[in-house]
Amino acid sequence: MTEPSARPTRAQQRLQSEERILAAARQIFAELGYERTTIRAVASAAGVDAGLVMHYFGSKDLLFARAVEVPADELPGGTSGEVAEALLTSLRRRLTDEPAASLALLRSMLTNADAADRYRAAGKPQLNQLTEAISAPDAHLRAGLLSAIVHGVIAERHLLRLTHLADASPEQIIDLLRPCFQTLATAPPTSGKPS
Amino acid sequence: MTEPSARPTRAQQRLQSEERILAAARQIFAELGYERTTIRAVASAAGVDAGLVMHYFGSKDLLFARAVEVPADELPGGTSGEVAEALLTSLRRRLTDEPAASLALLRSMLTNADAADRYRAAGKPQLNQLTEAISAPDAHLRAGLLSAIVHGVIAERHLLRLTHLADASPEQIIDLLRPCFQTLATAPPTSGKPS
DNA sequence: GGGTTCATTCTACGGTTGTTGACCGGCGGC
DNA sequence: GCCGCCGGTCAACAACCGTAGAATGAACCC
Repeated sequence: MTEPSARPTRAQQRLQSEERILAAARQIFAELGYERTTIRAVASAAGVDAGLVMHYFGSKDLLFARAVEVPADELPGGTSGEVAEALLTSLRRRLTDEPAASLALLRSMLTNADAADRYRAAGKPQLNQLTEAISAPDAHLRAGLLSAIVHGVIAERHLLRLTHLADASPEQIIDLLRPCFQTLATAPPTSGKPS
Repeated sequence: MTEPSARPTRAQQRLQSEERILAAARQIFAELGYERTTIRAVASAAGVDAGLVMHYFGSKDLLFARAVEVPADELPGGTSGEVAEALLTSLRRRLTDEPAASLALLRSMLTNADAADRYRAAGKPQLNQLTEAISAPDAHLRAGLLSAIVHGVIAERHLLRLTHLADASPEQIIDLLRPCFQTLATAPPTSGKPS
């Protein structure tokens, strides 16, 4: 018997090439965005020919779709306060190492309609969970604001690299944001009682 | 004497054409971003030939630079609370009618390095004023967070058009954000006393 | 072991884009 | 009234990009 890693079978090699292409695509899409990324550049970074990328993924759009596939980031349900804390935990993880797939989606969402749709779709479950947990007439707006804050902070840290945000520790950031999130997630005290 | 508007002089006509081109450029840059905007499309929208755009502005980059020129948005100084309120006022204005020049800059900042630089430069004075007003060791970070929130909300409302944010009234948004801004602008109570 | 499948490459085409230079015609000064 | 400047157009070039299709050679199945 031969070691499975000694000489990869054809199917293995195909998967391996696909994965190398996808990794290169994720990185370049995340760095340059959809429009400035060329199939040739992705192929070159993956060490293959541009034709192969087309052969495996069909088109640039389909390659992008595969590259930015990201698991829906579900929040554990609970009270509004607990959900706010869960959102902070999610934010802390994303502040340290946001995966390239998410960055690629973020980078392209303003200039590519398809990316914008995927971004909206990816954020939708979290948005719904937030809206549901915040029992208030303006829960929709509060959830939208929380989402906007999260993505604004991530974008300015990882994409724009504003020094004010890029140099700070995740703990420092979420500690400053915690009261904001709690306030936004908590219904006004006039009609609802906390906890 | 002839009415000055009856037949415009040559200099007037040039300025008029330049302004029409700039207006078209601002709108298209704001809608599509830098890369998807073509000089031909701008020229067509302005009712002129593409060559004229080059003739007047030199290159696409220079046209973009002229199109996104936006006056630095200065905040009136004061205590941290007053500055936070001024930032809210600025936000309210930008929520109703953000000028196309600013939207063009926002739209392109993630995919165009030059736009990113201009964005950073445009936000710098406001960022400095915020940092100065917030007397705390982490003033830099707090100012950065405030800026990130403002731009995140504007981007998701005007560029991404997330329904949660696009449908809300500016008053509702800034009322929800006010406690967040006050909290972020106010130094921790352990060492500083408010007002 | 022979025929086939398939991973991979090469070449090329059509379209778009930024940019250029020649050209035209009317306004402005003399 | 004439000449030159200048607003404006037209046609074209060179580069690049996404994409298609033929070609090749090695791996796989029977």
